[in-house]
Amino acid sequence: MGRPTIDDVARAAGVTKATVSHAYSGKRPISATTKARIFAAAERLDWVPSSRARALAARRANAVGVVLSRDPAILASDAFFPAFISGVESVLAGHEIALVLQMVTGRTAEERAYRAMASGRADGVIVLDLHRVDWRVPYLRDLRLPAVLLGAYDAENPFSTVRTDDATPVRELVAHLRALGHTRIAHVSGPLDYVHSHARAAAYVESVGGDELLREGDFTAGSGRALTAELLGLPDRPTAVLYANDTMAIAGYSYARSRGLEVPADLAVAGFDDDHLSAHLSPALTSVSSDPFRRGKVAAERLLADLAGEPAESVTVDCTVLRLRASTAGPAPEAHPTPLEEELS
Amino acid sequence: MGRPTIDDVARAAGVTKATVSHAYSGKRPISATTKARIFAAAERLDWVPSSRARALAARRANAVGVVLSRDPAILASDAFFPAFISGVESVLAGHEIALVLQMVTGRTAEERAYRAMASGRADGVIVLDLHRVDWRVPYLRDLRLPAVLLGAYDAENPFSTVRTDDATPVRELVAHLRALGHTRIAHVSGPLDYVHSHARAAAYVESVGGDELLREGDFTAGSGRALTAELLGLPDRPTAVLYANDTMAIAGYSYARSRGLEVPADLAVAGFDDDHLSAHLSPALTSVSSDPFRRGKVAAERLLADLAGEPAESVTVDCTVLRLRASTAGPAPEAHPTPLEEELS
DNA sequence: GTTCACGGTAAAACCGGTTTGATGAACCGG
DNA sequence: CCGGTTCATCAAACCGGTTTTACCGTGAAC
Repeated sequence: MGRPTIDDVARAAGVTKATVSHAYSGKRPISATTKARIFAAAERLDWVPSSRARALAARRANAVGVVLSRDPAILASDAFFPAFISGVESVLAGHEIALVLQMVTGRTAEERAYRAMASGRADGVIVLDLHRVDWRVPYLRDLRLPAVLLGAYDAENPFSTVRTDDATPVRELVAHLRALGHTRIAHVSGPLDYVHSHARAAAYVESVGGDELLREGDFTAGSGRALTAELLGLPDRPTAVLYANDTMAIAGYSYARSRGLEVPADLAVAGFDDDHLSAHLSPALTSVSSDPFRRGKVAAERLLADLAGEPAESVTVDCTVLRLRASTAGPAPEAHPTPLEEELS
Repeated sequence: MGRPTIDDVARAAGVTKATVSHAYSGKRPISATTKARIFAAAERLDWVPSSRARALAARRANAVGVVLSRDPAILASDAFFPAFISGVESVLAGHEIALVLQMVTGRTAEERAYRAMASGRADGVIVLDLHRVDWRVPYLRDLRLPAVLLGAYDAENPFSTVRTDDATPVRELVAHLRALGHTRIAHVSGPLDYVHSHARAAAYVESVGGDELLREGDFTAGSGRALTAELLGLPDRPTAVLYANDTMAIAGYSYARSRGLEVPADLAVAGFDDDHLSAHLSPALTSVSSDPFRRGKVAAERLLADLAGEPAESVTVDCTVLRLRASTAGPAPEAHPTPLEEELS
């Protein structure tokens, strides 16, 4: 009737199910002839062991989880996520481990999702979009759910972390713009309670020596546009803007253009994360590629190591590459042109 | 020590575990007072039922699967997937159902992945990137694994399908270009053994009345570029090109520009799938938005309906919207300019 | 005043594997 | 030739729930 079970195989091979189990797991020696009989029977019956039963008995799901609390709309326009997941899967695939994904909105739903993971859906999780003070860290500790954190988490915690140096590329970008003659360099950041946004913003502030031209965005095109408008409306407007992602950068430079500014002649623009289309825009967008695929790989490897019993460890992935393109080419504008002729828009 | 089990709760409430189970499932009436005692005990012990045990006993994983056989590199530069998954999750989240993702390369790995799903990881799967003759359809039938197919599958099959009308937007695009005066309209398709690529290409061939200017690409920027080069090298080159996705379209129009052509003045360009950056390119790219979020939603709802025992059904999602933008604006070029001055590149 | 239906709970079987303890046969040194 | 290993296998317990069966007490029906 239904799918064959281990008992069917055992019966067909003339042994008990314990022997079948051992033949596959190798945890007890089984004679070659018996093994052959068992494998033949399994083959003939087309037996696939029930992953449900296996998970219960072995107390392990053979799956790792990712809980995403992003707004679906933002996720859909994000270059990071699919590449990151690809990297994770590239590691898991070789171990017959599956990826369990849950997308939630709201703290309650997120807690529920993590409890579900801890209740046996997954053996461990990868935590993205870490906040500077993140409730999930103590929460996961209390759940005793193995986890790998993506991004530096300073406070005491028992988890492995996968860090990336976000500061260096920002410093390099600022240096690059300075070399071109820019003195008024602005930054439109992501939400500053994210560790990565904060790290980038901090490196920016340190590089330019102040936060006068720092504006906090939220990674959406809308905020990129609005904050660009605000910056360009300043009496002494910036001649260059660094955005925390490409979506905001593109929204920003579209807006600047709509007000009659040329990129990069009147305004230099740089993004972050190097969306796959950014190189094809015109002018092509300077950005920082951060190899999310590789970070996904490293995070998955680290989690598997944790699950194998190795002690937690913090690894740093050196994966950011500055992609200098046309949007920051050429010398800085001479002086700051008179405030925009807004009536011309 | 470990997490509390249903037995611990039962003991604390002074009942048997069967009663606890029934109190939650409601499959047997339990008096209000007993229920209250059970819930209080569960709360106090912080009991979360083991999803592993539940899956085994109830013969259902409370999860649905998606197996992706795309090359990770392609996936990472694809606008469709994250939005589609968001749509799927938006439905699953409300039912406490998880999404199990497996990315594989190669038929063997893909079969293994589906067998894993069938062995209890998932209660059903959503099948993407359907081929015109797809081995997965009979394979899944043999596995008796509930599935929803995304895209029209003509051959006899027992599954629900979620269709989209790909032909109409193509016809509209061709009509639009014709109205602008274009007579030489080319199409760079996706692999023609995919049902959706084929449907688009077929609609194109029907509209323009021939396949002289049809070229088969593979959705990558590289193929977009190469096939554009080929088309522009023709003695009587096209004045407009329809691409099967935005990535190829952008690669194509970058290439055309590098050869000194203006878009849209010398070459009109249209994409497909409406990447979130396409509207921000300059000129903005005409494309066909196909609302992958909504298709994900519908596919998930359909699968849940199948799992609930409803008979398989084929639903059509009407979700394509033509986004006419600058890349196809203006009249067609007068005549076909002399073959490109290749020496100028 | 028995009979019957039914609400409420206990007891036990079951889901399909893994793991552990026991057993018998072969092997081995003294 | 005997006690002690080692090897191969069986039998049973176990993982933590769900589901089925059985049983008891009570109020309604006859």
